[in-house]
Amino acid sequence: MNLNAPEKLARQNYHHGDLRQTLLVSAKQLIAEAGIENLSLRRLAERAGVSRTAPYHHFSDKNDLLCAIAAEGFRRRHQSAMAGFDDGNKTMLEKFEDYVNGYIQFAVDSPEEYELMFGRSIWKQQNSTEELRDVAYPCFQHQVDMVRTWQRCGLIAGDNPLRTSQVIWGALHGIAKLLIDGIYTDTAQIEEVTRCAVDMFIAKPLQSSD
Amino acid sequence: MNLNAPEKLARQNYHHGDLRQTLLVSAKQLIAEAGIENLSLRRLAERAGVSRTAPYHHFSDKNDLLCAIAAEGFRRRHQSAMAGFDDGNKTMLEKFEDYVNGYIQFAVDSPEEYELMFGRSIWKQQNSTEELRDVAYPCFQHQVDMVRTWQRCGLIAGDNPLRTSQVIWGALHGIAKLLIDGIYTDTAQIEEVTRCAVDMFIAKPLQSSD
DNA sequence: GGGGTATTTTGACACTGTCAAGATGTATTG
DNA sequence: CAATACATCTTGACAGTGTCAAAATACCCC
Repeated sequence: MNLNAPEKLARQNYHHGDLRQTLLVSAKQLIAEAGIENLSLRRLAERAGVSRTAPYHHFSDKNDLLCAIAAEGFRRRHQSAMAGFDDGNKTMLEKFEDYVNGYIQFAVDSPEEYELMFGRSIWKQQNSTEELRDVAYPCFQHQVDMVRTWQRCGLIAGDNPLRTSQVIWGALHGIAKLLIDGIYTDTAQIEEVTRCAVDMFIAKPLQSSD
Repeated sequence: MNLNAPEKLARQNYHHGDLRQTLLVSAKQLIAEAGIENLSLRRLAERAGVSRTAPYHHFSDKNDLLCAIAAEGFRRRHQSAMAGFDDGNKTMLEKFEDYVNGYIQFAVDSPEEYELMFGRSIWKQQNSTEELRDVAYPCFQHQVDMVRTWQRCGLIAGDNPLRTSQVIWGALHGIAKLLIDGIYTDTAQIEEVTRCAVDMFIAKPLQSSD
């Protein structure tokens, strides 16, 4: 069998060849297709061409695998949010608008991944991995930092960045969840809702009675 | 056996005696104790003293049972929200504050019931029963009606009750979910968050630069 | 009392996550 | 190069789960 393959391909280390990565990719795919609650480790293993218990040598748990996927999502999300905020060509208002739109858009585009990252399956009880927390908390904190900036420049009212960002994040999270869980049924009007949210949160210029 | 019982007790109709109601009560109890995802029909049947498949003659599905419980919750919630809003002794601001506080308090007091009523397990896909929708939609609609009133009397800005109530409900829903899912960890400061939310949503009196 | 129906049970099937033990391949060391 | 250590994978098993089919039971009405 060992005809003239250079080294059995670079990414094939052991028996299967970086099974861990394959599992992560397949899992994300399966979740996107059928939802978190329909992900089974057995079907995942089958799709990867290994036996039912093979994944347990790369993830201690089903929960462990889910946390790893979520952590990946947080890294992507955090980077994207930072890039959007550090763009020097945008006004503060534009940054805020982009943040709101980007947040909702991310949830709508990847509903299952969003549900995984911010849903109860991971966070309730003590299910969150240390690795996950190490990636997620800075992502949460960044939201507070942005709100602080927006408050200091007068775009958003109030002087308590933590509380204010909890409310704003809550609003975005709630709208996202009501959308992707199917309670807000007409997804066609997402734009209108986000615009309304932006309007309600930015500080109104005082005394303009027309 | 038929000593002097009047009619075998009023609520004992058939073999078990209103098994349906017993199942609903036990299920709510089990859910409150261990969460929705830990409710199993088999343990539920066992606790009721019947065999595994007995519940299937009263609920077509596990989903059907969950919807019935949620519907009950919506009836209670709707009634309570209406009573709070129709209280003539309260100002509009007080009504709004009470609505916000009541909403969050309900979620914190009965996190599992809240998750069931507003969570994905029921609403995603086509899982919601017709009975559930018939009870839930008026409850949603009532929120829009309240917001319309608050906008007309100037308490809340804007003139689009639907969009505005979507944002406000979104905020409450998001805060509630972040709390009960364990992302907002310090539940001690719930009051501060809700007060901050109220402050952000009520229309500011223009021109008060002190 | 007898027939029809509502209710419950037993048995079974296809799933699930996860553990224990053994087999197999890879790496490292003597 | 050989042997040992280790990572990896597999087979077998256990206790769960939701749900269907068919048989058994209890109740109600005629």
